[in-house]
Amino acid sequence: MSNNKEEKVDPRILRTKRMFKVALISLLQENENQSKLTVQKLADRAELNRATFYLHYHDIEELKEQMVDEVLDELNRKIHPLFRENQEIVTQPIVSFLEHIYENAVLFNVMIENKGFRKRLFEIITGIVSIRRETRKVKKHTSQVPIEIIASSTFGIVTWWIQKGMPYSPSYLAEQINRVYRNNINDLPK
Amino acid sequence: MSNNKEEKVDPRILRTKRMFKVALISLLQENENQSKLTVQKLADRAELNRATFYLHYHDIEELKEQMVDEVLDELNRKIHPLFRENQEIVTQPIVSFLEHIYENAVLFNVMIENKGFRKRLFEIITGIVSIRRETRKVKKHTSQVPIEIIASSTFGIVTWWIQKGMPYSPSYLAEQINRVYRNNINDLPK
DNA sequence: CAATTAATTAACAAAACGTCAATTAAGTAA
DNA sequence: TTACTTAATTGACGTTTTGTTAATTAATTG
Repeated sequence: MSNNKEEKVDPRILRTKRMFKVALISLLQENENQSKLTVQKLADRAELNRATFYLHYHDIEELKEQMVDEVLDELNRKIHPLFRENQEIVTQPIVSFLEHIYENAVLFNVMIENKGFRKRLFEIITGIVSIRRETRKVKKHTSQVPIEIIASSTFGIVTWWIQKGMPYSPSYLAEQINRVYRNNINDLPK
Repeated sequence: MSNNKEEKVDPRILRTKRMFKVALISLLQENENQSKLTVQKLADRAELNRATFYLHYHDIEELKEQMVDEVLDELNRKIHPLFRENQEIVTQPIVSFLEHIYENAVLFNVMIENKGFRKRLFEIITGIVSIRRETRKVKKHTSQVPIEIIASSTFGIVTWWIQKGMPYSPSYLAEQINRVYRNNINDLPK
């Protein structure tokens, strides 16, 4: 899918794309009225020419899409290995998930406003929740509540946490999330 | 705050504003690329002159803000009376809340993508959740989980439900939401 | 060094913005 | 009905943004 270390990309391209990404985050942080965000402002902030932007992206939407993919691909890369190992410690994937977000607070805080980003983040959370549920199902009971209800409510909590500036530590938040669903599991360890 | 039946508004103004609102909903339903939504397209859809738009709104953002206020003011008007009466039936406010959304499915489905709309909807849900919690607190215990965790997870479920096209009935969804939090209440009636 | 490719510059037409004055149309009150 | 008031339309305006191009300058690589 992506560049796997082989085919070398011109360092000028990498630099330019990095500059535009940083510039976009910078502008989004200033609640820049979203609809008043122009390619010219972006180029100014990136200290690059406006025409250079069009050499790499068709429009700002495309830049955003690429950023969404990069940010969430990296998140996936970090948490996927945790699904195979340590299956007895069911809280580990969600804690690692929250820790990664915590370490990239600014990035996630601006990206969470993006519709496509939220859609993919929801899918990732659904994956974590369903793995956890399966693990527990083997142990004993299955929950009465549909998986989408659990996933969407977890998504709501995580989104709130990101938007509020992450007022709780990842482990504390994971604990709260577990506490909410404790009854439906019937056999939560600890 | 708003026009309380007295000072008459010119019917042409009411018609024009209604036309623009209907046109906006129509365009948003076609997931018109949001950033490619122009005043010209809006005026075309409303079958009104572009200059007429600027007679009533400064930009499209302002039109959206007014719609958010109208839609949620009406929702508030419907559920607020329920807080005082029938305090023993704690599930009534959330059911009425969901029913109102259900009856305005298209409207809420397009509005839920709006940031300001989500922010105000979250506040409304927080109100419902805290009233319910207080009512139950009197009866017996208080929950261990912070109110914002409950509110944000409920918000996540409701948002998912709206975006998915409301696959469950309001009463069934309310039941599921109650089931999720049943453990933390310790004495949920049924 | 020479060849290749990226970034800059300046320019262009097309579209969208925001505003305005003059005109037409619709609502209101005598 | 008529006269008054106000809303909507029309056409126009300069400005900004968009998306693209050709020519030039600058950086990377072998």
